Amino acid sequence: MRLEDEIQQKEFKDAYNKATVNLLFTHSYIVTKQNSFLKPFGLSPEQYNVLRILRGQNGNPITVSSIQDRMLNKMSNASRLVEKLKQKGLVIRNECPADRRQVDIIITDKGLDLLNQLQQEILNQNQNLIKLDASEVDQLNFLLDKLRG
Amino acid sequence: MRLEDEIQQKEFKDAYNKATVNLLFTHSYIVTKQNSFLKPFGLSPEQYNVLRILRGQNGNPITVSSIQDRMLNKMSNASRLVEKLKQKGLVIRNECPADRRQVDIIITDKGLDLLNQLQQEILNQNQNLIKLDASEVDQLNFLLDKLRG
DNA sequence: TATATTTGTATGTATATACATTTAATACAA
DNA sequence: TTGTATTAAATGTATATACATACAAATATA
Repeated sequence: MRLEDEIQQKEFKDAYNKATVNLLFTHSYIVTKQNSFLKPFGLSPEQYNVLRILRGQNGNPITVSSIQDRMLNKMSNASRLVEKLKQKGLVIRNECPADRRQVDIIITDKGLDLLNQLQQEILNQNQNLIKLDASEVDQLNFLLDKLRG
Repeated sequence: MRLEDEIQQKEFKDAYNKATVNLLFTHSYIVTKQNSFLKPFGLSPEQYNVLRILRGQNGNPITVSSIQDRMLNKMSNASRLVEKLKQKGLVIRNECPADRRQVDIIITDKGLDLLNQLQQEILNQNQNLIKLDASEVDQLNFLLDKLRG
């Protein structure tokens, strides 16, 4: 559905202006669905993302600042997100002996189990959410990668 | 720059999975820039968006729930955003005589002045932000509109 | 008309974002 | 070695998101 109709705006000043609004609106569309999917599992989209980063480590610890670097939202707050995950028993936190300022984070078996439980459903959901055919999705990824320069 | 390199992720399960992450990441890229642009003017991106909706009314009042419908983020809270704008003198709120549950919102001259002041800069900024040529932007808008179904 | 339901807005609470500040540990230069 | 700067993480505060609930006004219906 055309963005103009969805938000009842007659027209945009130019295509670049529409594109920024379109990205914001489409983001909201995605996150709203993700949110309602993850809610029964007690996870927010950001907490889910941090868990995925930790799983990608294959058992190796990763510091809080490295998590921050890999997060989708650079301005977010890895420290507090990790704290939430720790309270749920999904990660453990160890002081790093080599540098006592740093804190090593590892995903627990409980965290891995939860991710495995979600995995296939998430993949299915992404495909249902994005109503594009295979070549269009590739095109979208190409454009988004290029857009950011 | 490829998303995989930006967030240091080796690969995605499939292109649909990458696309959802890509949309989230690109959204953060856009909003971060928007935010730093609007901050000197004392506006958040959402407050700016509500002001634009009000300007689009050309002087006609609009209710809080109509603002909500047109907002980019449907789960946001128009009531509180309007309250913030009112505190800054950018909008006024009138009880609707025909239906005393409703509240009519109108942008003030001060609000219009602020928008005019921002207008050209925002358009320039959008074009700089989105590093695509004219036909690519059209393509992106087409894909985003189609994506949501 | 009386009662129930719906609607429009406001408010409460938890989480997240954005950014400044604090604190402790480490690195490095004088 | 001492003092200064830098770094990692945590914390404080304001705003926004997500969703539940409250409350008054309007509407439906018995």
